[in-house]
Amino acid sequence: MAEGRCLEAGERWTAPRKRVFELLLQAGAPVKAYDLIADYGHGQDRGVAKPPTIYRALDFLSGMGLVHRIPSLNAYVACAVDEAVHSASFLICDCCGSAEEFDPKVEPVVRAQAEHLGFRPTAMALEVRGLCRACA
Amino acid sequence: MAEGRCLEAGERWTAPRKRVFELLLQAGAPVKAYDLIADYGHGQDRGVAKPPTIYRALDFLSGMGLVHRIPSLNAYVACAVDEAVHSASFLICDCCGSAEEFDPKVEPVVRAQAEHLGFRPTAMALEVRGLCRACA
DNA sequence: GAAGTTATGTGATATTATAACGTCGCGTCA
DNA sequence: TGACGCGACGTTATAATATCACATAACTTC
Ligand SMILES: [Zn+2]
Ligand SMILES: [Zn+2]
Ligand SMILES: [Zn+2]
Ligand SMILES: [Zn+2]
Repeated sequence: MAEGRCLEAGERWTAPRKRVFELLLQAGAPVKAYDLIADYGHGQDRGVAKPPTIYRALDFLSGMGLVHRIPSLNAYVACAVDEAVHSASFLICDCCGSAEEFDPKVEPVVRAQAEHLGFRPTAMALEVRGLCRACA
Repeated sequence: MAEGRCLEAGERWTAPRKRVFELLLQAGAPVKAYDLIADYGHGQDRGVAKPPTIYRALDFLSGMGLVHRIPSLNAYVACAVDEAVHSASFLICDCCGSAEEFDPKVEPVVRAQAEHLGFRPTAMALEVRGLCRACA
């Protein structure tokens, strides 16, 4: 679980981190930062959140591998797998906006290609655009 | 050449399109939209350009396959190959900011994986982060 | 050259993200 | 316990990126 992984790493599981992660889990889809800001205080006695609060939480969660940023959407999504921090790949539906995390199993090949070109890879991100099963 | 490809397609090779493409070619590296805006008028008698001018040119050039957007950098780069519109992959150096277009040769595999999951792909983008040969 | 279409110019505004700085909470150690 | 140090948070402001809306200009076709 997220909190455990966080505490094991000696990091604090604070209210904003918890709340942002919770919102992303509930959404089960990519969410924009300003939607998180808007939804942050809905329900309970939580106060409002301003941009730095959300962006700091997102940075932290990304660093922990609990959340991925999808650059082409300017959106953030809870990680779908229980793994250490990893490079994520997504199938992004242009119709409904869903983003399914999947493993294309090409990392070793790509890494080899890159190194053959004199490049030393540290991470990679693959985004496949198209139509999901439901929208096709 | 870019102009030819454009005219063959029945599109106009206008001043903003030409100038923006020229700037990207000269840079030979990813350039941010607002840097294009700033540089647009440098030299000659060209006037100034405002955001819509640059973004429209970038949209057009992307559509023609002459320019790629690199989402994780919010930057744009002239295409390095003479091919019809295609999905581009980049080796992006975190040190010097260079972005080399390369062909990882994994498109068919990824496409098959995606389709096996019920997804119908239309395009894909791969970004590999790391250190280029010069910076390693 | 008049009409229809496409592209551009311009001002305003929307969206996304970060800077700067003070305060709070928590762990540490005298 | 209480002073300190450090990391996280709250708040205001602003930077950086991108789009809307509408008027004007250029090109195409007839
Ligand atoms: Zn993941
Ligand atoms: Zn869909
Ligand atoms: Zn290309
Ligand atoms: Zn480099």
